[in-house]
Amino acid sequence: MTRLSQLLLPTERQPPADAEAISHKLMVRAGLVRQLGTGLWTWLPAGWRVHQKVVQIIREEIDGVGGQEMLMPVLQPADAWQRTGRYEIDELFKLQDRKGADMVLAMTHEECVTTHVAQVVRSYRDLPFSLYHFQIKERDEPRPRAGVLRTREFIMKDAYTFDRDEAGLQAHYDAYAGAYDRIFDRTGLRWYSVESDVGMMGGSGAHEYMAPCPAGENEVALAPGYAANVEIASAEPQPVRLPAPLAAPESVHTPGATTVEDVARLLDVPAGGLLKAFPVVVDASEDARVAAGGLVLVVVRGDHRVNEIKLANVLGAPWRPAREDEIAARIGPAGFIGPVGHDVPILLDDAVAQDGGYIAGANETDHHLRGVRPGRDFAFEPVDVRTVQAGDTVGGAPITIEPAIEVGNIFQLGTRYSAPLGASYLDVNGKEQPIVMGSYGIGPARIVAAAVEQFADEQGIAGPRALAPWDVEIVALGKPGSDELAAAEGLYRELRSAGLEVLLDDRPLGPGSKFADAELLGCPLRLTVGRRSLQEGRAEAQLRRGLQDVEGGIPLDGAAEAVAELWRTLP
RNA sequence: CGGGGAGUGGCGCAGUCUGGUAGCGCACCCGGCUGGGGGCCGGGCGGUCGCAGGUUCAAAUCCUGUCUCCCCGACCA
Repeated sequence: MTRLSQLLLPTERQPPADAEAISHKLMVRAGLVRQLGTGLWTWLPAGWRVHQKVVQIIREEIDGVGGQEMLMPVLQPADAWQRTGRYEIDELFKLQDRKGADMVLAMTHEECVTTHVAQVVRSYRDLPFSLYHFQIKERDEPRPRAGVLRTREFIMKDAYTFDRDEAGLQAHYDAYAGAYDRIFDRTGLRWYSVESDVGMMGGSGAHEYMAPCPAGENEVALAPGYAANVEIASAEPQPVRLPAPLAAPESVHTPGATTVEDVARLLDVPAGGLLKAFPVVVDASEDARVAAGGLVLVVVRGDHRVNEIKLANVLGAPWRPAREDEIAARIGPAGFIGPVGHDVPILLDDAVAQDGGYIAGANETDHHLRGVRPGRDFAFEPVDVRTVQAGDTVGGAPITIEPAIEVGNIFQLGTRYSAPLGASYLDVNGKEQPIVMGSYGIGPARIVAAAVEQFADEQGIAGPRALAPWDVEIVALGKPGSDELAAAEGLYRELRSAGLEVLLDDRPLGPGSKFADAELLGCPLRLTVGRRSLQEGRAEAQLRRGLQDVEGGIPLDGAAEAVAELWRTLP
């Protein structure tokens, strides 16, 4: 249905009162989506067209690297989830069928696809291959937000690769990375890929594809040739002017000064001249540094923050902040603790200079030590556990940090799922081997929202042509039955038969309303058929991006060729 | 889960403090005018005031409970 008079396109003059994000406001105002409940969204006809455009781009490129499209169910038996340990995840929707059997609503499809592959694959001759589908994911998110950006139910393209070994996985991973590059280029989005945390899923490598925009939930550290999620980013710290260490640490009276800011002000030193002590309790770990588990003192520069994900990766085990009584028993009074004079293992962040004289807690109420030198005054293991800051450098260039939406990820799973679910094969020697897997996700809805965020202007959506609901919107001016309307109808038919996707605004409204709606919806090319140019046998043309008028418009005679020509120049 | 805010026609809001039988703009319907940037005139339709209970002669308004939604944080395999 591409006559506006008959299309369900409920545009709104005002955004929903509770909307904050640009994409939330505009996608609702433009009539693309409607909310049903928290994190639950309906795609209206125009919005669904956009979503499907993204889906088709993805499909073509994944097919291009040998992915085989299929479809797996959302409602699944709980069994496989119990075996992989993911049944315990809070975000997983759990339910029972009428017989009382435990079921789940899938949040991804590793369990399902691996179960099938385990049944089907016998020999190394059956490998490698890759499978994918577009399917709804259900996640009981603690906090859905920003319209379609973070929802409880959404469609994901999730692909899975199955290989004999790490080398095969790497080849698949590289092929998918190439497909992803082409996908995101084709969408017209501004994007980049970053190294990302492999998280509790383990595995050997992961990248996230990020679309920078103000509503993004992730922070990305960027420098020339460098892009990483702040969760795992590393960089050279900004230098701090430090006094030389004293011959021996010297106690100073610092009454009531329990924070870095207090101490820095009191002693008139920069915050970076302090050592910040962060005591944590670690589960038993394979890491030799904390083999026994228990209390560990993490020490970073006073102006830095401990990065909890980097710390977890260093520790190789779950951890929690230590309680005050645990701290008091082994180190000293909370607020005045430091690395000197106790036997708690110390992890010292690399940003701490080892030749400086630092201020550190004295492990005594109302006292700090001055002139502390790492290595001499306390033993430590060097680690990289701080969160990078804007202005730190990578290869000499300062980094910037910007918010971004994660629109896709690729992940080397290894045997995380094949092992517990028994997906194995017999190798050339007749020996049983676990299948090596990768997983690859893309959220089409996030791509749509990111495009709206990145390219919106005062009038509405101005996204890339690849993501427009229609290629061209024709605004027909004039009364019902007028020459203008008849000419617009003719233009509409001609462009359609030339293979263009065309929306015709044939509603009996004033021009202002039609122009406003057209700009809100954001078709990349708008043709206006009105009295002004009709007498010259032309239609006016305006490019949505930048609201640029096309000089002279286009001729009605030969319109299809003219539009096709124009189309090639659009962003 | 912690903190903050909000539920009154399709959308945006006022009314709540100080109880007295629901109002404004837009949208919508009818008629007319208008026809290049959300136009004008006239006439209309539409609301269990989130829900439940309580106080009262009387509740959108006061009290209790509950549900829903939004924002910040925690979380995010």
